[in-house]
Amino acid sequence: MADGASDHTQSRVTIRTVATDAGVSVAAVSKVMRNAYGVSDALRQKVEASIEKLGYRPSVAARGMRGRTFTLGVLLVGIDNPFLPGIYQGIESVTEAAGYKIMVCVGAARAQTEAQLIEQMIDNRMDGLILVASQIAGDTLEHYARQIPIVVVGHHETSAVGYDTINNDDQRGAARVVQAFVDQGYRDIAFLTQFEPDDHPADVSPQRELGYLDAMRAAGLADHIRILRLPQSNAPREQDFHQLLTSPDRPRAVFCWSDLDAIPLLGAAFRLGIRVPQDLAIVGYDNSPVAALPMVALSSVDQDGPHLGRLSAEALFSRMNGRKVAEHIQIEPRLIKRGSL
Amino acid sequence: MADGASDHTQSRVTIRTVATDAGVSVAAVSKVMRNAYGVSDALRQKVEASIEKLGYRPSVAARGMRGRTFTLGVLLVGIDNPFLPGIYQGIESVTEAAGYKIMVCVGAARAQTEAQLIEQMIDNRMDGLILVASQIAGDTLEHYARQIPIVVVGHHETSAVGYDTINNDDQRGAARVVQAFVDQGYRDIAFLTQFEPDDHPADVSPQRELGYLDAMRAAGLADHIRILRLPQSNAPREQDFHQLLTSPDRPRAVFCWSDLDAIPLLGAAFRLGIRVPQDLAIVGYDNSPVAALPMVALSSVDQDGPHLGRLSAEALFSRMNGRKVAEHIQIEPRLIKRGSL
DNA sequence: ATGAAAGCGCTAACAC
DNA sequence: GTGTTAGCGCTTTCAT
Repeated sequence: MADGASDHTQSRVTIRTVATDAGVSVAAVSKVMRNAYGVSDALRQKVEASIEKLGYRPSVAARGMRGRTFTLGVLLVGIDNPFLPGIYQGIESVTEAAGYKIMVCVGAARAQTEAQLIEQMIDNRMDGLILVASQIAGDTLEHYARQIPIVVVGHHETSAVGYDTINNDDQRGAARVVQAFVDQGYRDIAFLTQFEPDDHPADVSPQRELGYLDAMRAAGLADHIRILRLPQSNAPREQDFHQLLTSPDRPRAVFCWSDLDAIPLLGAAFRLGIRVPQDLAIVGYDNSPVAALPMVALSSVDQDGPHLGRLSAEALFSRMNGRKVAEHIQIEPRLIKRGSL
Repeated sequence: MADGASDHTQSRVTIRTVATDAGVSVAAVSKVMRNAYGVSDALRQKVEASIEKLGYRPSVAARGMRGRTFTLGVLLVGIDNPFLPGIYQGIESVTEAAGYKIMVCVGAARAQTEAQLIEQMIDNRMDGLILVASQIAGDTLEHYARQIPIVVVGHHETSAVGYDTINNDDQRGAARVVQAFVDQGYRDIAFLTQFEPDDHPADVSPQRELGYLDAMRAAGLADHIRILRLPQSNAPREQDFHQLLTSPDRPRAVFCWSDLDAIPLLGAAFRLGIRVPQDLAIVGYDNSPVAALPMVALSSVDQDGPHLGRLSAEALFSRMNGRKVAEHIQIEPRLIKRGSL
């Protein structure tokens, strides 16, 4: 497949073309472009005029072979996760101001695929990487972090030494939810997830689970602890929810690890005529736009994605600037109360 | 900002390392990697063993300087558009099978930003580009198409000669909606959009507008034609919707150019206690996952994103293989009826 | 069938 | 302050 036989032979304007046109050396052009030290105004003007005239753009690929590409790589877990747009926007706001470009790779929440994508970004000579909600194990990340500056968002590897982590405090967020339930008089509060804490202890869901467990115990509700663990899947799980909601020991309140499951659960309840919150209270996590729709009105924990994004981009820059000691930042989540609780 | 002072000096395994290890020439390794003609089995085995042993990965950047990068660029309008995940998945399913990688750039639905991103992908030496719902004008695209193979999805430049376009038949989709309304006895059917057909005639919304107009006329409802044109914006427009819904001449039925506006409109109606469809019927476009939620139940036109994605990737490959004549494919949209109509 | 060598477009030492 | 030049890691003739 794909022999590349096409003739996209429009001869490219290179640094040499510019140098010739401006009547200067290649090095001079390079220096002007990088704002390097030691260029006279006269020379700079000539070069800039030629660049403008010829519509010259440096080849990122060629740049990557010697110096920097001024391009950052962002790895996203998937493309349809409500958690991502805010983060991306936050990242972009600071990278754009710094004159850096972003290239995105879309993972599939599978560690091996994600590792390949990281390698791909390294092979593309990105200057640094931001991994959002990656599932890759900590030691694998340490390995890559020796090759390229890395910041991780949405993954709690707090003992990481080679890269930074930026998170909302998922345990605290979970505790807030439990507290809110308790304040309303609920006792029969279940936690719904699709992750095994033993498999990926650093993932957000196990962290929220931990926060849930602690908060339940602290509230004297240890006897009411109940984890609903669904099989991990991206497919719609109407079956699972239907079964859960029609079971005789249906919980009175459910805290879902993410809106990703909370919203379909709410849908299933709606379909079954189960009133929310009179018959069943539900709280999610991520405060996705759908949660705010009046006919959904799902209470949910807000992570402030744009803030996380900005922090991670800033951390990456400071790391690229030479910081060696790892930073592990947590910000405060906020529970947004709506009709479902 | 960012001096790159860090010492990510882990000396990379290059093609030379492999050649030395395997006791062969650099050229030999290169040939093995590209499955080029003229390598003995013995040599191939030695090289492959060394590659495996050393964990060698070719540098995409370096490759890009002479040959191909085996990387395709995908430009997405935004990151929170329900239209995109399906398309992306479709693209990926065929590119992955062909051994190509994908890098994504996220635009902001502004022509200039998008042009910059296209240039960035060219500068990164992608082998080909798929532009999804880009707003760039046709002649600008022709310009870029001379530099790199391009396929456009979600933009109707049917007279384009240098690149391909893949779309669902937006006019037909709109006609289907009008027909469905008429079949139910509606006559007072408005079209809601936020685009000026004169500005971007090739965009999907003006196409849907056209389909709406034709279908209304064909149904003898020319007198009932009514275009609700909102100011273009990504911000939530509760104000606009509130005003529209409380106005004395509120339409009886609204066909929204996209679920992006249909869903918030539905939300505003819900908040105002306007019953759907008894007081107001609504149909959207794109059949986003939210539309399928039982408490939303928005009727919407489905484009079959995965199919569009597959077609566009296939078109790109065939173009990369040397096809010169442009292809303009349209597939049939399908109206999914739910409670809102 | 295999290897030597000439670039690809740039950056960064170093010389002038 | 400006130019020369040696690579960066590959691909690709062209000898052998």
